[in-house]
Amino acid sequence: MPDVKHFDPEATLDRVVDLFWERGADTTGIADIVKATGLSRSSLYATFGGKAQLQAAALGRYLERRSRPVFDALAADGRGVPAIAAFFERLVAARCSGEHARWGCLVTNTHATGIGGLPEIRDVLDRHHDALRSAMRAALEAAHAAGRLRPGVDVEAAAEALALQAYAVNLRSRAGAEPAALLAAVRAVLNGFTTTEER
Amino acid sequence: MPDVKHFDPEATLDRVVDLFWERGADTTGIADIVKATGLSRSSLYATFGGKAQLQAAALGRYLERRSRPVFDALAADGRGVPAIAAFFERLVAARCSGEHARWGCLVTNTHATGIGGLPEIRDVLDRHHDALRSAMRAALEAAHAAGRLRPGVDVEAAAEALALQAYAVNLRSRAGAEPAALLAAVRAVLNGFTTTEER
DNA sequence: CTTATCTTGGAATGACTATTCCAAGTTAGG
DNA sequence: CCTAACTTGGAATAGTCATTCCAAGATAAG
Repeated sequence: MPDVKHFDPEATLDRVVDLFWERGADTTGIADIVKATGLSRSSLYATFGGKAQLQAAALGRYLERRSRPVFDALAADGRGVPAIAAFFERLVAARCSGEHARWGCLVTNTHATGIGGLPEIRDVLDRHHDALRSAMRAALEAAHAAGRLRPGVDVEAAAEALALQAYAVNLRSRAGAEPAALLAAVRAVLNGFTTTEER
Repeated sequence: MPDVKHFDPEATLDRVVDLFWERGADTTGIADIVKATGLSRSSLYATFGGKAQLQAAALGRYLERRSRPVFDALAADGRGVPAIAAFFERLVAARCSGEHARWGCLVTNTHATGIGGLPEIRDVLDRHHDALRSAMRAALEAAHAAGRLRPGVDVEAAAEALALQAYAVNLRSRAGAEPAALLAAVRAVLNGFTTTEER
């Protein structure tokens, strides 16, 4: 008997992700969302419940659609060192040029901003960090299996360090950092963990 | 003939720094500042000019009073590797415990938030990065002079990498990161750059 | 003490904030 | 067709935002 939704909630969430990603959730008003999505306040509140829940939903969707696939690809890539290098090369390229240049990463940005919000937001931050660090650990273990890991390297600590480098790349790219400088820094860290059997 | 100010502008700015640092500039209203500093809107606007200029002034003061002294101490410390290790140990401690625990770094937070503001804000971000990276470079050169640098390490890239690690420590500490995990990551990066002649 | 010049408190402003509510419209099963 | 259950547009609300303005008070030089 009921009526059915006249719009696609997931497509709407994608547009909200873009708004929060580029401008930040705090500086984006409901009016901006209404204008960008084309639907009305009533439908927004009926579907998502309010701005706080909308922010949590958008952040979760960003993690699942933007971050998770890349992390999974890194974890599944058996090459080890080249996989990590490729991850960072694509990261720097995506952060400094193209459609989302200088937007940074929504999850990274939320660290500085959305900590005081819903507890679900902090949960997404934790899940993001676990996924990123686990992917780095898997890649480092593949590097170890290939004999490319320097003796004495703590895999867990190195995985955390590489994850931290990714956060910093996301952050500094927003301020206009040079891609070459970011890449050189990341390569230096990676070189410190590995032996140079390639090239 | 003129009247003189009935309050200390620098002390006021210190309180504003704390507000912006803990809660963020976007989520802090003029009313909050009035309440925290005790002075009136009129005096605020007459002295600082508005919220945007107030944010730029607070950010600049944070850089000069909080960041710069630590960077200068690192650059002047001739010990090399131990100086870098001590810098990060104190950083992690300050970010995870004590008076400003879990506040992160105002400059780091501003990367994710205040890029769209006054151009002076971006200037402070650049000055901060230059000062941090230069201090790291000086410390790495001291390490090189002491024979502690692994052969083939690019000092400039390593300095950038250590600066990036500091940003990430600041960021992740806001989300409740474990001090031990942050320290282990930083030590792993530093170990990758250096030889273990100590202890 | 007078006076010019600044500071200060408080009220007032208008534009925006998120959120709620309701009547009108739309859908699909009976 | 009819009706129950939902969606939707738009108006309305109460609060907060940064900012401005003005009269009253304070200060120090002459």
